[in-house]
Amino acid sequence: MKSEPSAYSIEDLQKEKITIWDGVRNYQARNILREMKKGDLAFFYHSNCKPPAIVGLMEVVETNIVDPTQFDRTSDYFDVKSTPEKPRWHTVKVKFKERFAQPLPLETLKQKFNPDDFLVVKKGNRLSVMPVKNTIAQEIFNLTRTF
DNA sequence: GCCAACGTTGGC
DNA sequence: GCCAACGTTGGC
Repeated sequence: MKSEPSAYSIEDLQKEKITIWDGVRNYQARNILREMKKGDLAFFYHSNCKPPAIVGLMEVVETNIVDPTQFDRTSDYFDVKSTPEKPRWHTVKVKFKERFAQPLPLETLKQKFNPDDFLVVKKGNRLSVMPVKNTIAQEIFNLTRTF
């Protein structure tokens, strides 16, 4: 799950402990959020920064949450076409698990993984939420340990 | 349903 | 700041 650290960082989550992952306004990403199960683990990825990197780990603690920002006129994520009866945007609540002592930069991920196996390293992929294969996740854990 | 124009993301 | 690669919008 990506976030620009200037907007919301792993440090913010570490302080806050739990947050609603709001503001996702892309249908494909939303669909992935909708499929998430309680107890699922998720990597926190810092995007649009130097260097872009996987910086930590989170756990999904609540699913199928109606993103409240879609009804908030003062929010950047306000959606005029969304109604409480028919909300367009759902998301999850995540809990801080771990902040990696050594973040895994995108450059390293590109060296280690094939774009066909891991969407993060695929050129042009702008999805802010994407699935990670179990085998890839395991290798990422190994990398954070050996770094 | 097509597609041009426009907006956004995000690495570099 | 640039720009490739998307996604979305809206006229037709």
